[in-house]
Order: sequence, then structure tokens, then C-alpha cells
Amino acid sequence: MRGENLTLRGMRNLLPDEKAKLNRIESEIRRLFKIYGFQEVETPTVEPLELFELKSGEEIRHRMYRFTDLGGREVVLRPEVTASIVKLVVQELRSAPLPIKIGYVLNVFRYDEPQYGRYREFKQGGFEIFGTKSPLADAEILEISSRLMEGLGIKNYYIKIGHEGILRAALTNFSIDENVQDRVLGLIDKERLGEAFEILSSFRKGEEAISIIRSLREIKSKDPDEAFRKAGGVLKEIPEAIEQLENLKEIIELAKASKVGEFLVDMGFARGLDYYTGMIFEVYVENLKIAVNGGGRYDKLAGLLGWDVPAVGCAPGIDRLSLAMDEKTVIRDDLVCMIVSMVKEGDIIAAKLASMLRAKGVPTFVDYTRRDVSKALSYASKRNVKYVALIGGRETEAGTVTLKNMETKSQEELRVEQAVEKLSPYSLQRLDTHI
RNA sequence: GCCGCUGUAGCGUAACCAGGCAGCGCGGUGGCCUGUGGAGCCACUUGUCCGAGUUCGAAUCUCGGCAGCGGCCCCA
Repeated sequence: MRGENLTLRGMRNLLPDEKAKLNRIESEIRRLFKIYGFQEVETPTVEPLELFELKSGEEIRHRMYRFTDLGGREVVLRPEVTASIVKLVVQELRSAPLPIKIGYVLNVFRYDEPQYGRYREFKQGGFEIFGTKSPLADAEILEISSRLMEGLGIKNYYIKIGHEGILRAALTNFSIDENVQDRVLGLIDKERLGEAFEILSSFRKGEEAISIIRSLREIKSKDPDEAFRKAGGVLKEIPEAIEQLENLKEIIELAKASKVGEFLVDMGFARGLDYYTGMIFEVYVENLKIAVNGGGRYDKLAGLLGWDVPAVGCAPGIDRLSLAMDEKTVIRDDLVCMIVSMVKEGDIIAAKLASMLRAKGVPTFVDYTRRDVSKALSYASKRNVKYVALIGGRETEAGTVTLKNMETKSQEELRVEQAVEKLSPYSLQRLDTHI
């Protein structure tokens, strides 16, 4: 048994540099939880199969990690988090004051073929707002998505936005029921228009529906006003669809007022999850062909689980944001001080100094090896240590330490208390107050 | 699920096309050099992804598997 096949396909070991970057993204998401009033929760990794059979969509359903547990239950590793969050809200938060704002940062599992930016286990953040149909909530989700990109230093992003309510209202107008809508919208999402239209054409008013869908699909614009003008023309005979169109227009106006970044309005846009009922969006970065964040409004999902409460939310992909992010924006958590005791008698001073520095919150590392000074310095250099405290025979007698600045290569002999004083500005607590 | 490219020490690579002793760099460990040579020197460390085939002989050619990367589909 050697190491080679012990990591499963699509799974990853996250090494220190990559993990630091992911942590940076997670803290940005958690910062937004606080700023926007979301409360973070955690749901089970393993869930009953039924939970995702409800409305997750065919695509996700057959890519689930699914098995029978020892108790004979059909279970899955969660392929997405929204259904679990809805279950949590419905089961546990019925008496909470509305709106309920819930956040999470959790791993999910999908048995896809691994490729660029796609793994079988990955991590999503999430923002979900329950209990309001107000377009202000939709706009807030877009605003958060925008602030997240900016907070991570990602500049060239745009938000592809559409509205399942418009498409559904149009289909409903031609007497096409909801199950068929799910299938047709799923096919449209996959660009399998032939199959979608074939299904529609078996309905009495199918040809009219196809013609409307065709026209809507052609409306794609970075100028929202233009998109609305065209869509208004296409849908003028269908008041219910116009109503949905107005909703999207209002959301975008509110989002613009909150300085949300560039939009690409796409009237034919549909998403693979069946539960969306209104505004839907995905966030893209120039030069990166995959979505880094996606979400939308799902007003009927909670109802299926027993509490009819509207909702809107989004799920940024932590790993994909990492791909879009500049390495330089990550602050490496380097060691501040390495203590090298060169003689046994120095160990007492080393232990004392280490303890005092750590009590101040200064990241400190004691070299246990009693190796050559030059080897110790070499190690310190590779670990990006800022200061090395050397304690040899001289220092032990004088009760001092030699503190060497690794960047400037200068050094000075200080009493232990002075050394602690000098390094205390590097305290982690202090750094936190600056962030 | 389908398609393409790739697989040589812990990592990065050479030799592969045109079959003939697997080499180099980095790292790691130990040692030497009187406490700062963040170095150097010496030694050690470790490999042709797995399996079959062709051949006197395979890292090299063929087939299959697995894996990595990427593409389709879909998404985060």
C-alpha cells in the first residue's frame, strides 16, 4: 500500500497555500453574513434521498453520491445545500420572526467528471432569505454577490440574469402544466432545443409557445432597458408574463441603485434546478468560462416541505472564486518569531520567551533541533519567519537574546522583556482589529 | 456518460519520435566546517502508473486498465 491510489478521483488534498486562499474567501463570506444580518447554520452532510428527489432537477439527481446505509435507508451526500436549508427552516424556524436570513459554508458532493474548476467534493457558501417576495430581497442577494466579488479583489465580473417566472408564465398561458415546464426548461438550459420543442409541439397551443420561447431566447443584452423593450414586445399579449417582466425590471433597478456590477440580461436563461420560480442569475468572470456563483428565487420549494414561505438566495462556489482570485490578495500567515536555543542552558530562556510571546498573541515557533545556526536560519528563511531569536552561551550568561530581523539581516542583543515588547506589534489580536 | 492529451524519484525534468547502462536540478536526512557561510562540501534518500503483448532486449512500440489535466454536457 503506497500513496498513489489513496485519494479518490475528483477529491483533493488542500495544501497550505490553497487552503489559506480558501479560508480568505470563507472569511469574506462570513463578514458579509454579519454585515447583512445572516445567521450561519450547518446541516447534515448525509441526507435522505427523498429530500433531493423533490425538486433538484434531473441533472443533479443522477449525479448524486447515493447509497444504502447500514439501517437500510436510501441516503445521499448532499449535492447542494438549498434543500437542506429549506428543510431546516421549515422544521426548526417556524416561529422565528420573518424574514429569516440564513447563511452557510458547507461542502457538497457531485459525481461529475472532474475538469477545470470541477471537483466531486467542493465547498459552497450560501445566503438564503425566507419570508418575503419583495424585490428588495432579490436585489440584496445580487448586491451581496457583487460585494463578494469586490471584497475578493475580482474586478472583471458580470451577472447573467434571467427570470424563470417569465418563461413559466408564458408556458402556463399556453396551458402547459408545471411538470412539463420543469422538463422543458431543463432542456432549454442544456441547449437541447429540439427535444424541448418536440415536447411542446404535442400540446394544443404548443406552436405558439415555441415561437415565444424562440423570440425570448434571442434577447440577450448588457443593456437592460433594451432587453426589457424587446421582451415587452414579445410578451405583450400575455399579461401574467408582463407582470413577471416588471418584477425583473424592478429588481435590476434596485440592484443598480445598490451599485451592483454589470448585468447581462438573458430572457431565455433557465437553470438546472427545478425549484426556481422567479429571478435567476449566475456570476461570471471574464476569461473564466464557468459560473462562480449562482442563485435565484424559489417561492414554492418550502411549501413542498410543509410551510409555504417564499425565498430567494445564492450559492457562491468557494473553489471557483479561488480560481478567479489574484494570488497577491491573500495574506500569508507567516511565523513572526523562531527561537533557536543553541545550548542546553538556553532552553529555559527559550521556553520563557516563547511563552511570553504567545501570551501576547505573537505567532512563535521553537526550534527543537539544536542544529547549526546556519541550518536553523535556512529553515527560518524557507518558512518566511520574520525574526529569529538566538540564544547561545553568551546570551544565557547575560540573560538576553539576540534578535535577528530576517528581512534586513540586522540584529541586536535584547533582554527578554525588550524582545517581547519589540515583537508585540505582530500580535494576531491587533491584526484582527485592523481587518 | 462520451471525447482528446498526458503519466519517469517527495517535486520539476532529460532520455521516448528513431527500443540497448535511467541522468540532472530542487527538496529531505545525516555528517564536516569554533555562533548567523539564510552558504559550501561529502554521503545517503528515491523512480519509468498498473497489467498484458511484440522483441534477444521496452521508460521508449501495441493493447487494456487506472489516474491527472482539459473538452462536451451541466454546473459552483
